[in-house]
Amino acid sequence: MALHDDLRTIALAEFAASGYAATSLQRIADLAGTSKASVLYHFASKELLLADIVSPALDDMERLIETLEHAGGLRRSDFVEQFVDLLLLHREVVPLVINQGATLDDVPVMHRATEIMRRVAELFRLASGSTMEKLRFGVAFGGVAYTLAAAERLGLSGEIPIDEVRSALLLILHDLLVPAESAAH
Amino acid sequence: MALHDDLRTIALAEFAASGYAATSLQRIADLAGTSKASVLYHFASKELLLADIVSPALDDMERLIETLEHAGGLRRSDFVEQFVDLLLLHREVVPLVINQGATLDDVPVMHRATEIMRRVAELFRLASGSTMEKLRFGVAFGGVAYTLAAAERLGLSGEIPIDEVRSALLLILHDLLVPAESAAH
DNA sequence: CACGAAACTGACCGATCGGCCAGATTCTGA
DNA sequence: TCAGAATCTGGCCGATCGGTCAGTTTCGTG
Repeated sequence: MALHDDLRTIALAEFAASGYAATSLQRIADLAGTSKASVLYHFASKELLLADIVSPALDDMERLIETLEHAGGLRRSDFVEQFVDLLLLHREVVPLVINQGATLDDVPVMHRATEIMRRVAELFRLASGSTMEKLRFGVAFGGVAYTLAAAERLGLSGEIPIDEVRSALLLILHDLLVPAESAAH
Repeated sequence: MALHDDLRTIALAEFAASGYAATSLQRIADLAGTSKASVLYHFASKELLLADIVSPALDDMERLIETLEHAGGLRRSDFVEQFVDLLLLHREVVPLVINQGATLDDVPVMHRATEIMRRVAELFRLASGSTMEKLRFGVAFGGVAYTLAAAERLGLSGEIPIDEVRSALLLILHDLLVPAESAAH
C-alpha cells in the first residue's frame, strides 16, 4: 500500500510540474524506484492514475456546490471562504486542473472538472451578469489558481505561511466577488 | 507565403486549444491541407514553429518593460494600461504562455517568456512587497491571463466587445494593483 | 522556352509512448 | 509448511511522434 500512495504523490507532483502528457509512466516508475509495469499494476492505466489523483478534490468541490445549491439563497461570502479552504486543501491539484483542463478535456475526469467549474460559475449567476461581473469572476478564480500554481516558479513565493496566504486570498476574493452582490458598483 | 501564415495561425489555435505536446505536426498539416513534410519545410522544427508564433508577443512585452525600466520612477497606472493593451493585442498567445509555460520551460522561447514574466514581477518590486501585495499581483495577472484563456471554455464569454473587456480589465487591475502604490491598505 | 530556385511530397528512420503478458518473487494465513 | 493471493518484473507489441531525405512539381524570370 505504501508504494501505491507513493506513486500517487509522485505522479501528482510530476503532472503538475511537467504536464500530464510530458510525464511518462517510465519516469514515474523511476522516481518511485520501481518498474513501469508495476505502476500499471497499481493503476490500470495512465488515465485512471490521473483520475485517482484528481477525483477526491472534485468530490469535495461537488459536495460544496450541492450543499449551496440546495440551501436556497446563496451568500457569496460564505461560499468564498469554504471555496478558498478547499483550494488550499487541494492546492497541488488545482493547477493541474486549471492549467491542463482545456488540453485534457477528452480525459473523463478532466471533463468532469470542467463541468464543476462551470457549475461554480452558474452559482454566481454569471451567465446573466454584466461583462464586469463575468470578468471579475474570471480574474478572481483564475488568479487564485494561477497564484497557487506559478507564484513559486516566478520566485514570488518564499516560504509564506499558509494562514497568511489564506487570509490574503480571502480579502482579495472578497473584494472581487462579494461587493457585486449587494452594492451596485 | 500564404501557407506560411496559415500554418502559423492554425498552429497557434491548436497549441492554445489542445496544448503544444498534444498537437502533432501531422494534425497541423491536415488542418492546413498540406503534408507534414511541408510544415517542416516552412519551419525547421516544431520548437521553431512555436518560437515563431510566440516571439513577436515577447518582443513587444520586452520593449514595454525596457521602456519603463529606463524611465526612472514607475507609475503603475501607466504600466497597467499599456500592459493590458499588449495582452489584448496578443490575446491568443497569452494563454499559451501562461498555461503551458511551466510545462515547456525546456523550450528556449518559453523559458524566455518565463524570464519576461519575472521581470514584470520585479518591476512591481514584489520581491520586497508584503504577502498581500505578492498575492494581489499573482491574482491580477494570472487572473487576466486565465480569463482570456478559459472564459470561453466555461461558457462565460458570449461575444463581448473587446472595448468592453478592455475597460473592465483596466478597472479590475487598477483596483488590484494601483492602490497598493500610494495608499497603505 | 529554359532553367534555377522555391515549394512540396511520400517513404522512411530511430525513439518513445501506453499497455499487455507470462512468469518470477514475495507475502499471508490456515 | 505450503498453497494461493498479491506484488513485481523484463520483454514485447502496435502506434505515434518529430525529423530526414531523395526526388518531383510549381513558379519566377531572363
